Amino acid sequence: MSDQAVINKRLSGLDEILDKSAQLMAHLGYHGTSMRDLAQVTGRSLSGLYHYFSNKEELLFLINQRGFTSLLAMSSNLLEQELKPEERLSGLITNHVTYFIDHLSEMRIMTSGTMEMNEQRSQTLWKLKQEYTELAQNIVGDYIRSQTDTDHSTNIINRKTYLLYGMMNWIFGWYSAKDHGTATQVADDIFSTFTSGCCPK
Amino acid sequence: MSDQAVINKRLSGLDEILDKSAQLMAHLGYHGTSMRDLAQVTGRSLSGLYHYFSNKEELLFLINQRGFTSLLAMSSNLLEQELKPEERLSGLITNHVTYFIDHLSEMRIMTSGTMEMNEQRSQTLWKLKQEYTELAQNIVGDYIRSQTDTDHSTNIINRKTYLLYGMMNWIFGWYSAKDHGTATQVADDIFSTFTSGCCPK
DNA sequence: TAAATTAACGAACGGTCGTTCGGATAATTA
DNA sequence: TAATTATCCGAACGACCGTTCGTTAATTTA
Repeated sequence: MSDQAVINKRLSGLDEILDKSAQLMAHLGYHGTSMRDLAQVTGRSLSGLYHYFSNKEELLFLINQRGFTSLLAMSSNLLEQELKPEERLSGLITNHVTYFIDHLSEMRIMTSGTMEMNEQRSQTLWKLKQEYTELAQNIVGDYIRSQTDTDHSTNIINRKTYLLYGMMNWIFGWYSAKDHGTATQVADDIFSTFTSGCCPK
Repeated sequence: MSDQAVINKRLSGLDEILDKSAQLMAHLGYHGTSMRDLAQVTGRSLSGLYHYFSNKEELLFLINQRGFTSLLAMSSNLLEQELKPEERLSGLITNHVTYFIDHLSEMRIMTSGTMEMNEQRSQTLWKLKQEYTELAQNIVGDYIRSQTDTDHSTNIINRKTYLLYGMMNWIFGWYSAKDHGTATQVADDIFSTFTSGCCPK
């Protein structure tokens, strides 16, 4: 077996554990989910889990790191492409909402903070989040400037970005595919509301 | 001592416990906060706490019930007053955001779901939330109809309401008084963004 | 003042927690 | 095939969990 295959195998085993752990933790919370619970849903023994991570806190970290890295990779090229500001904004929202709805459990964990982690892990995740937030702030800032050509303070643009975050990140509080349509429809609605307000033309 | 005074005294003791418990639980999570932790921050003994509630789950329920009842009481008269639709919407947002920022810890708990509670308590809270949500949906629906006079489906209005919820409820993820202004300023920003989009006139 | 109720406490219980350890089995490599 | 490494496990550890018990101090009521 090649080195890459070994890595894939390991990642595949770990990925499966991260997926199933995230699903259960999204329901029961970090402290509410025991290592024994995780052993059961992953079909492994309690002690066998510790082959993949050194403790429960690291598992939580890995779920977060994987998620934010994926999210960031998905949208980081939006700034490089030749796009109009509103196309960039639309792309950001669509990426985020689609990823969110496809990974509801992980996102629930990712949006619940890093209080349980040590300083270093917490900071690593903070940097990932910060990178993503700055990406969003740039895209929102460019869009607003393209529409009004007056200058707005960083604080105001940041606050607007957080409001957009809110509309997108609150999805897990209400979304059901049956009642609220596809990810694309939700993304379009958020884009429309954020850019033009709640009243359709 | 009169009956009412007795009730006040009891509520005052309980209220103090609910406040301090909510603060700690907002940091550590429900399962992450032990009864011994709560005994310490409330300046009481471990067993002494059980005089005010019968178990930890009931404590969580009481924090939620008190919060949602206050929130609902604050805005339930908006429909009765003679107000223009946009004034009602503005009032709802201001009430919600102000309460939110004044009670950040409780709101953090209130927005984290009822997974830890039994069916009956969970349902009691669900009804309170539902009542509040319907209030918001009515106000948002009236506003949208007043601006466009075409008819919109309930689903669309509900989705818009949830987007507004998102902007308001995500506050705990970013708000600091130093960087982001007063509750009123945040409320105005949310109202403006929700009604007219992100680009100031 | 006497009785009754409220508020508070220390100590202990059974149970579950995260983690560790020594060893087994399966897979890969030399 | 032999050596090496990656997976996996049962059993056990000490620590901490929510809760209960019997009792005492403080306050209110009669």
